[in-house]
Amino acid sequence: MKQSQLFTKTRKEAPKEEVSRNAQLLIRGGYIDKLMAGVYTYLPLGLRVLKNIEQIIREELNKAGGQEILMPAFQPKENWELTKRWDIDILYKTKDFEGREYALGPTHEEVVTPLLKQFISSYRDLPRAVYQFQDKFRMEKRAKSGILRGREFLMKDLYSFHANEADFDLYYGVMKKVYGEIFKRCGIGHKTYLTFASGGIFSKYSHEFQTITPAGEDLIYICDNCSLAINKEIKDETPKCPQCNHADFKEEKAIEVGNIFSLKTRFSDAFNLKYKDEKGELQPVIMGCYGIGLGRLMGTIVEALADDKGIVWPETVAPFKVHLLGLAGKEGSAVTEAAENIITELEHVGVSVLYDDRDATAGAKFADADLLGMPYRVVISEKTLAEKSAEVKLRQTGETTLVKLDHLVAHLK
RNA sequence: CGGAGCGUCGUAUAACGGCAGUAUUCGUGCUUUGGGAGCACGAGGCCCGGGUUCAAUUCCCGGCGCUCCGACCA
Repeated sequence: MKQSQLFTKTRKEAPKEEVSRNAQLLIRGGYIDKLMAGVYTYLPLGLRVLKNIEQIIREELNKAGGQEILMPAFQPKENWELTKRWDIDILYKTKDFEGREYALGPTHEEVVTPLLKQFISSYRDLPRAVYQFQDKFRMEKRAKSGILRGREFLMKDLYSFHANEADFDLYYGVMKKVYGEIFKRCGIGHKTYLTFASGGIFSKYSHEFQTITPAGEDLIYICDNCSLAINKEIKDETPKCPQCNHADFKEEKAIEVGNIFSLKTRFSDAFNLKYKDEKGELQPVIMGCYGIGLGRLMGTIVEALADDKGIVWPETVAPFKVHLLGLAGKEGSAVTEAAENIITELEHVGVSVLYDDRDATAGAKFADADLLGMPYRVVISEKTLAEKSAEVKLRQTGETTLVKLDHLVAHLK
C-alpha cells in the first residue's frame, strides 16, 4: 500500500488529553481515533492489527474445537431478567418506540445459553465450545488508559458446555494452554503470566493472563519458583503459591489481557439447560467462559513493547511486515522504479509492504517509520542503488544491514 | 460514584475586561532531500447557556466534554 494514498496521517504531537502511552502512540500514528471517552475508531492501520490478532485467536480456538458464530449485541430484557442481571450497573439499556427494553450486551451468556439449549439434549451432544468476536458494551464508571479500558470494545468470548465437572476441568486446562499460545504468538508471551484470581460469584478462583507493563491496573505477585502469579485481590488469603507452595514473590504491575473461568450451572440453571445422561436422567450442563479483549490486547502490545521513538510491532500482528522508504525518488526515477519492483516481488511472495512514496524529507520518513513500528524498515535511495542494494533495519533491535537487491526478497520472506 | 485538573485555529501552546500571538499543520512558489529542511506569501481559533459590565475568550454561576487519583470492574 502506498502511504501517500492512506487517508490517515501521522502527527508530531499527541493530543494533550491523552496521557496513556498506547493512546498517544496509536493516535499519533493514525491507528485509532477517539470518538468519546472509552470509544475508539480503528483506522486502516489499526484495523489491520486488530484483524491480525483476531486471526491468531481464531486459529488457536479452532484447533481447540471452537466453533465460530456471531451473536447480536442487541438483546431482549427478558433474558437478563431470567438471570437476574438486568440491574447490574455496567449494563447499557435502550428502548424502542413502544417502550420495549433491551440491553446492549456486556457479555453473552444470556444469548448463548438459550441458543445452545436448542441443540443440546443428550450427553452425546457434549462437550461443545462456541465463540465469537463481538463488540461489547459496558458502562464503565471510568473509561481510561486509551484502548485498555473502553465502554465499547471488541472481545472474543468463548463458552464451553460440559456433561460434568471433570470434563470441564479438562477443557479448562486445554484453554490455559491455548491462551498461552495466543499471547506467545502475539509477541507478549515472555511478559504474560498465568495468574490466580478471584472467581467472583461462580467459583472460588479463576485464572487471568496478566501482561507486565507499568500501565497495568492490577498488581500481581509472581512466584519466584514456578512463575505462576497471584492477583493482589486474593493475595491475603493465598500467601503461598498454589502450584508449588513457595512463598517468595516478585510484585509487578500488569494488565489483564484475558481470563478464563467456571460458570458452573449459573446460566444453565437460569435457562433450564439440561441433558439426558446414559441412564436417561436429566443433568445440568456445566459451563465455562473464556474472554480476550482484542483492543486491550493491542494496546497492551504497544505498552509492553514500544520504545521512546514509537511502536514496535511483533511481526505476527504488524499491519505490514515491511515499511519501504523511497528517498529522493521522483516520478520515473531509478529509486521509484526500484521501489516498485521490490513491492511487486515482495507482494508476490506474500510479504505485505507499506511504501512511503510521499514527497517528504528523509528525516520525516525515518521518524514516521519509527513511530509506526513495522518490523522491517527497508530504505531504497540513490546511495543504496549505487551498491545495487537496499538498507534493511530491524525496528526492534535497530540492527542495520545492506542487502543486495537480488537477495532482498529471500532476506525478507 | 467521590475527589482534582483542564477546555483558545486540525495539533501543541501564549497573553489579555476592549487589538487573540507563536510553533506546527494546510495552500502557493522557489530552493532543498540519509534523522521530523529553508525562505516568501496566504488560510485557519476563544466548548455551550446564563449573569456581572459601556464592553466577557478573560470574572461569576450552570451545563457539556476530556484527563488524572480513588472506589468499582463475571
